[in-house]
Formats: sequence, structure tokens, C-alpha cells
Amino acid sequence: MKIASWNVNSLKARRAHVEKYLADGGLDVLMVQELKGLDFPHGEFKALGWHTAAVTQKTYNGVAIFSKTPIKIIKEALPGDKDDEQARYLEFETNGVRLIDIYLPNGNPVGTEKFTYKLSWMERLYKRLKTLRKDNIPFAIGGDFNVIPEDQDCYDPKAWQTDALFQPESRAAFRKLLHLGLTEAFRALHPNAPGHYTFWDYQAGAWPKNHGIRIDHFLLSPELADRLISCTIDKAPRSWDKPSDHTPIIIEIDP
DNA sequence: ATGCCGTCCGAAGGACGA
Repeated sequence: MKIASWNVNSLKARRAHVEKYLADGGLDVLMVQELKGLDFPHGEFKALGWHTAAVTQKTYNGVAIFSKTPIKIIKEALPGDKDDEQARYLEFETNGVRLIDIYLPNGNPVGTEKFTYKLSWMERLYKRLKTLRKDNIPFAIGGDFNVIPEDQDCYDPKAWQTDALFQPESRAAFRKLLHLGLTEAFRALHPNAPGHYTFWDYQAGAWPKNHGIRIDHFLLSPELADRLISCTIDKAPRSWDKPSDHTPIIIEIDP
């Protein structure tokens, strides 16, 4: 079972890219982030053979899933704050597996309510995942975590020192998720391997110079970690015409 | 030290991203 996560930076702008990836990627499930629009063309994707679900809002955020098998939606929002209307969370089951698609808040600039929102969102996520662990529900969570876990996940740690993605608080909150007994798929299979990124800024020639950061991740509960076959970053879509600034990360799970 | 680029909304340029 192949599951991919990809921040597409506008579904409207990346529609052809997504359709190409669904056609050629050999995926069972694709989870995407940053739809950046209210409308989601369920009918058009159904015609292409995909079950879909989406949580959207106007202009910002938004997450969606594509699956070859029917989708049972579990939650369309992260519990813990009824006033939070940002479309960043989708928990579902498909093909007998619990999956979670997230677009974790960016949090910049540090020292503002945006950063405290990021940290509070991560604490709410911790509580939700803790519940799933306590209830012994196997799951995989993937998405744009907007966290650079370690120095080796960043081409130039100094350049990111003041960024919300690299703050000690952000990284500690990420580790706290791992301390629930979760496996970070890419790093578990590729330890001590710097230079592997999932995001490259559009500016300053970041892509050709491989000045990237690794911020898109999959975390697996123990049962699914046991079944993890591979975790790869597919750099190809970042080289396409008018690309997203992120590229897909893919896990393969033994069925 | 800062902007670089891209997208949205909407019809100019600010908000946001990371």
C-alpha cells in the first residue's frame, strides 16, 4: 500500500500536476495540503477513479485526500478548540487503515499570536494522537508539519535560526509526538543522511542549489512501523513546469 | 539586513507562505 503526502500550494494552480501524479504515481492514497480555495472538484476526480474527501476554506489552508478504496471520515477538524475554523486536519479510514492528513500552522513570525497558535495546535495534536495510542488504534499521520526536526534537515541551520519552523519549542513539540512511540518514517529508514529535503523556496535559486528543508513527514504508530517497507521523497514534481514549492513524500506499507 | 517568487482576491496591492 503506497501512501503519499504533498503540499500542492493551490489545487487550482496545480490541478494538472495532481491529476498527472494520480495517474502515474502508482499510489493507493494521496493526501494533499494547501488547497487555497473553497471549491473542490469531487466529481471530476471521481470520474478519474478516485474516492475523495476535502476540508476547505476560502483563500487559505485546506486539506484533501484521494483514495482508490472508499473513505470513511472520522474527523474533519482537530479537537480541542471549537473556535478554530482553519482547515488543517482530516482523519479517515480507507483500505482498513486509519490515516490523518495535516497542514500544521507555519507560525511565523515568532513572538506573535501566529507562533502561539502553532504551538497550541501541536499540543492539541499531541492530545489527539495520545488518545489514538491509548485506544490502540494503529495509524499513520502525514502532511506538512512545518517543522525542521534536526540540523541535518536544513541546508543552512544559521539561515533558519529565527524561523518558526526551526525554533527549539517547535522541535520539542515535534519530539513530544515521537515520544508517544511513533516512528518518523524517513529518518528511521535513512539515519544520518543530510541533504534530503521536501521544500525549496521559489526564490534565490533554492531548488537548483538544493537549498531546501525537510518539513513534510510521516509518523507511524508501532503496528504500522512494523509494516513499513520504504519511505522516499519524490523530487520529480519539483522540477515540473510551474511547480509547487514542496514535493511528495511516499511511504509503502506491507499489506 | 532585505528582497528575491508565487498564489489569492479582485482589479491594486496587501496577506500569506517558509
